[in-house]
Amino acid sequence: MRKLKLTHPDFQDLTEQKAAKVLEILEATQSLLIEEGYAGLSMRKVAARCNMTVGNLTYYFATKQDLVHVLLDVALEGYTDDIREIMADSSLTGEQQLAQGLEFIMQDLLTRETTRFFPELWAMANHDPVVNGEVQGLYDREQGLINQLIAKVRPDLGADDRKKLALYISAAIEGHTIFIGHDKGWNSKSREVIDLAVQNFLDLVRNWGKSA
Amino acid sequence: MRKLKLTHPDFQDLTEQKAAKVLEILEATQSLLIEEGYAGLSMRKVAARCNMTVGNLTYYFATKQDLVHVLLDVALEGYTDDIREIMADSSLTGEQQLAQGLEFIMQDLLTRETTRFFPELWAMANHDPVVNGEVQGLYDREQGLINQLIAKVRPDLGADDRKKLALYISAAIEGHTIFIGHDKGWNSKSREVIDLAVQNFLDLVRNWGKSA
DNA sequence: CCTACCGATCGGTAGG
DNA sequence: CCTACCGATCGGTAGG
Repeated sequence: MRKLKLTHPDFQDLTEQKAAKVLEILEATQSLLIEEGYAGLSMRKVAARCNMTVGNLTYYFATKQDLVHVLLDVALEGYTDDIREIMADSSLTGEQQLAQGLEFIMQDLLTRETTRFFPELWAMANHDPVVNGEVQGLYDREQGLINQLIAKVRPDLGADDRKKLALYISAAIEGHTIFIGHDKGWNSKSREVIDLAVQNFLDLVRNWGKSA
Repeated sequence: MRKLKLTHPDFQDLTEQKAAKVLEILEATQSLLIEEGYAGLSMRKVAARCNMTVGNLTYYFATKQDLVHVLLDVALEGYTDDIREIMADSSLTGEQQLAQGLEFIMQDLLTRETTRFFPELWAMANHDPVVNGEVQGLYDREQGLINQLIAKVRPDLGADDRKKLALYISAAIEGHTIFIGHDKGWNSKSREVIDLAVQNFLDLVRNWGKSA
């Protein structure tokens, strides 16, 4: 996961001071979410981490929900930007771009931040429609990128086939978070499993719809 | 997910009345976890659902942590029992057993209960070592079953290869929870995606380590 | 941006 | 001494 950046138009009107404070609050919120989970997240803990009073924090973010929604908006937008950069290396073939992009996503889920942040999002999405929409938006963008690269490797495939393949690959990758992620039991095998997974994804894309 | 059953030896000494009460408490806890998530789970809500006082609830389970740990112990043990039954149909070939077992696990994650319960577990596992151990135990058992069926289809493979394949398949399956699960955006495509996934798993197991 | 609060609810325990 | 509970309340914290 990259550092948070306030690129969204909503934040362009803020004074520099206020934008810095907003960023500090969002970073504190994200690290609390990573360390203690949503169940352990409170306005008071965020305020304390920023050396603020609760009253002051609510001046920036009226409710706990607002704070979380804005954090996800900022964090998840940046997340696909990273993938987009990796996948856009024009010195590589389409197949290499696909392999490198999928490898990047899998490497990222080994980090402590991602291993802890994303399961929290998945759980929150089941109980908060706004979070659900933000998470779904993230994966729509991720699958859109994978879809484009599949089209380069397999220009013969229709849109439906590409969408299905991108969905499968995206789901298969994300599932590894809970197995080979940071502090997980199978983390020591991450190198081998990532190789197996990426190889499998490439074979699948290359051979989909062709008779063996 | 199956209904909860108190088969564990710890519960064999209880009177019938007390065992029924324990089961009622565990069921209430599970449905609250599914409906509101761990952040919305409280001893008071569990007690209210069982028409009990909080004082009485703590007679059965001293702390909220105890309650959650016992619930997971009971629920997750039953979960692999179901998979074991499906995979043990002796009228089928090894390949058919594998296909049917994987299909069963994927169909199960379309249900509201599983779609909501498991992401909650994954998030809790990141913040509670006991939960982490229980979740890891579940997937060890699941991958053990998949491993056995891989061995039937590919008796030539070594233990390491089988383990790696079982881990990949298990991770790829679980990842679909957040995409094609109940109330998720891609749920309408679940039939096609499950077919693609199971087909991919079978191809992978059949062809692993063989030159194309 | 702070002080001083609110209604309610939290997990857990008291004596009987 | 054990079981299965009760009404009431503990010290603190929740979002606002």
